[in-house]
Amino acid sequence: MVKVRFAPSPTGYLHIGGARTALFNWMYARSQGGKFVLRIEDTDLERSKPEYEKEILDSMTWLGLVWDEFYKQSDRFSIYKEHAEKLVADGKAYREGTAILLKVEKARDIKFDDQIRGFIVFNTDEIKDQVLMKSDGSPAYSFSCVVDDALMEITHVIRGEDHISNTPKQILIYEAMGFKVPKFAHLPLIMGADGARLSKRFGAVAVTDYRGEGFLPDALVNYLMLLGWAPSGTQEVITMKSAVEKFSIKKVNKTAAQFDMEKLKWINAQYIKAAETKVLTDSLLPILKEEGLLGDVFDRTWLETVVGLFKSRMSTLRDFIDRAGFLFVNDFSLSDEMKAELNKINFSKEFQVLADRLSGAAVFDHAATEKIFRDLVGELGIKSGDLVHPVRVALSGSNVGPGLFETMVVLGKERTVERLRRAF
RNA sequence: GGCCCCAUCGUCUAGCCUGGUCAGGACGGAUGGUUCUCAGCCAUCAAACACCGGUUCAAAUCCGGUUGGGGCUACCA
Repeated sequence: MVKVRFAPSPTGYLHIGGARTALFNWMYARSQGGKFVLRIEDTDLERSKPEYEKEILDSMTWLGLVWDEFYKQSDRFSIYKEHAEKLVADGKAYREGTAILLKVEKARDIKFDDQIRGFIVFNTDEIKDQVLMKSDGSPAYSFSCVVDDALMEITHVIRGEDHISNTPKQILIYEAMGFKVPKFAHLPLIMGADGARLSKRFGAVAVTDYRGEGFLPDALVNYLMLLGWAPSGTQEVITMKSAVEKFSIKKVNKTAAQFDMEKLKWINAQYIKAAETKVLTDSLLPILKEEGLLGDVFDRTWLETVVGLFKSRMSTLRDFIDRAGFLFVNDFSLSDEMKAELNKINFSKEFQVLADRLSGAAVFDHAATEKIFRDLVGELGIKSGDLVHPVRVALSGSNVGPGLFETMVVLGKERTVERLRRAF
């Protein structure tokens, strides 16, 4: 039975690269009917923090990467110690002070068949004796990793390319302990737009950053799986179920991929557009409340109409705040830029007439507002567009947005009339 | 420096294993259509096999080298 693991260190937030590694492990496990283990590698007592661990677990859950088994290395120190002692007793390792080091035999080729890259060979002349247990009694990374992978019966170690050179060292440990060596697969790294390594300088690297920006978990996962792998066919927006069916570790490519924010946004927009308005509204609620745009009491039907209006106009949830915000505030005012836009032609008089007529409307729906508007435009002998644009600016504070009459209806008669009267 | 990995449009990639299709798709870009603007939607276009050599009737595809990029080189994980 296939068993894989994702083994993050709680020394920072779960970042995009880690999430992609976790995702590929998860997809491989699911595609093979195997198990997915989450193991927290918190052997560095100095740098490991409980809040980071929580953050990682939350991010994994948010992404939908549920695990079948969970371990923490800090709970297992006695196991590592015991195995290290045994290696000393077997003459495979030796003490140096309070530390324990593995003896590495020279002039030997260590070869392994990487599931993604093919055979890779290292010579042990490049490898010095490996620290197994550090002087402070904690295990070194490679040692705890190997002991756990062996004891947890991990069959496939799928991890980042940055671990390739750790692999021969770890194979040496497997051999010394008489454990079966698992299969290895090294994923290409994810780079920033400048081709350099993804770092805090790049901008958002933590999964939580993307969550906060208003990316949908399914969209982020969909984008991440496209970095280094392509589903057969030309369909890139793909469900997790379908991706798992199509996934093959052998089809993962070897080249590092640059993270492309534009494409992520596009995919996110696809998911937003495809989402049911009801569901999308639910996702928007926390942000709206957090921004103070919505109280505990609100008109759900009205909100859903608004969401429907902006659905095709946003690529992140946060875009909704920027574009539709004018519908949620009453102390509305125009930016200097928009005031200037409005003053290009002075429609002060026309605005008042329009306001008066709209305020006298018996019903305030799309048809009614449009008729009033078009009648006025006809009387004035101008093109409708000439008046549409300034009115949109006056109502929304922006020269772009949904159709004018849709906007009027959701704004409501009162606020529409009021904003028209105060515009100049 | 040493060791290791990698190389197709600006970006993500298909094709490479099992040489022979105008090198396909997507993002982004450009143009046109729809519309009161924007978004969306529809249509069209531009855009790549890093370089050199070898094998072969034939190379993006196989082999070697060069160049370029990346990783590792910790009692950090």
